[in-house]
Amino acid sequence: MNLEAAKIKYIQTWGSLATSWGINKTMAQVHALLLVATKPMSAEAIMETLQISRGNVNMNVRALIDWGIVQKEFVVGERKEFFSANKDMWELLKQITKERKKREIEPVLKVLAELQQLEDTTPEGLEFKKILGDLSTVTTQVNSMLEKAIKADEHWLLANFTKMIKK
Amino acid sequence: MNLEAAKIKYIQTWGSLATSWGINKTMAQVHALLLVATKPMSAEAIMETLQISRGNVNMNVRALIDWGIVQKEFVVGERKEFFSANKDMWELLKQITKERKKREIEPVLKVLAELQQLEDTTPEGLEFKKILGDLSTVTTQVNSMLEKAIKADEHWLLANFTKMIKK
DNA sequence: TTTATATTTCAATAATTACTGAAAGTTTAA
DNA sequence: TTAAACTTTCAGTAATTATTGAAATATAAA
Repeated sequence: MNLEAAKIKYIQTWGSLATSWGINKTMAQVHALLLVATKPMSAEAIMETLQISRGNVNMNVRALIDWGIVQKEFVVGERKEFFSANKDMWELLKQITKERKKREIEPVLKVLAELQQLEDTTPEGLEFKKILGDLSTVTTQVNSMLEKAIKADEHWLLANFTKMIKK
Repeated sequence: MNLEAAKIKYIQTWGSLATSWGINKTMAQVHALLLVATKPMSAEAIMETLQISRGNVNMNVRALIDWGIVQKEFVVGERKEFFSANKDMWELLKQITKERKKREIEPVLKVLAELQQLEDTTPEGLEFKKILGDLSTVTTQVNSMLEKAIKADEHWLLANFTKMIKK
């Protein structure tokens, strides 16, 4: 396999992983492309490389910027915008974790807490609240752990992993 | 809000969370329903409660069984099958983690390792391999951590979280 | 057996989600 | 200003994914 073929396979693989985690394929592919690009790319270049439309590139690049994992770059002597991805994978993991936590986990915790307010003392009502409580507990724990990971420094994961292994 | 309304809202919430994590809505709703059911439910009952077709119930219940988070139950004097969900949330988290790790993370690691084999010593080739290596490292660390979580006992998450806080 | 009950499968269809491309909007240089 | 270069938006359409419902298959009681 040559370099070009390898890059294509890598972009495809990343795209399909994303799909199974609820991220759209193109968004993941654009990100994958920027990750291995040796220099910032224009919308034009992304369009050509991935064979997708201008609108699609624009929307997905904006989404990636919203997620905080792609930046605009200004290139001297060029009017158009260029984009690049941060190559620090640990930062990437943290950023994705942070966004998904905020967008998805926290709203669910809010609903669970709200439902817990239910005043119903029948056995069935109590059992339901018990389940809600258990769901909240596990979700909160996961949430707290992610929170910690987001705030941690580069070596946190490795360090803690070592600790856990020793245990 | 009464108990019924609360249950409905909880089932909806769970379904929409699932959607954003790449799990189909009905599958999550069926699971949510079985979690709060006070006794095992038949396909018939699930159909009526969630207002979905027989085929849909069958396919999603089978998927839940495949995931190891729902079981068949035999009810004396009844010919039809009944289904129930394990109410231990920690077990649920572990089971989901285990399945997704196996189905999604491990195949990606395999492709990354395969692509690393690329023989290309141009600067661009080396940079590409560097990125693949970084992706593998982070993915492997996450994978190992999940592995540990899967094998751990009920208090692992909390215990480790405490350790981390102390740090 | 035969019949009734229950489960599974899957082609057709519906619902959802993603993408295109052209028009409208912006920005910069002349 | 005006015009060219570039970006954004979004209605229409395409692609994907989920669901239905009825026929086929399986299972158990009569």
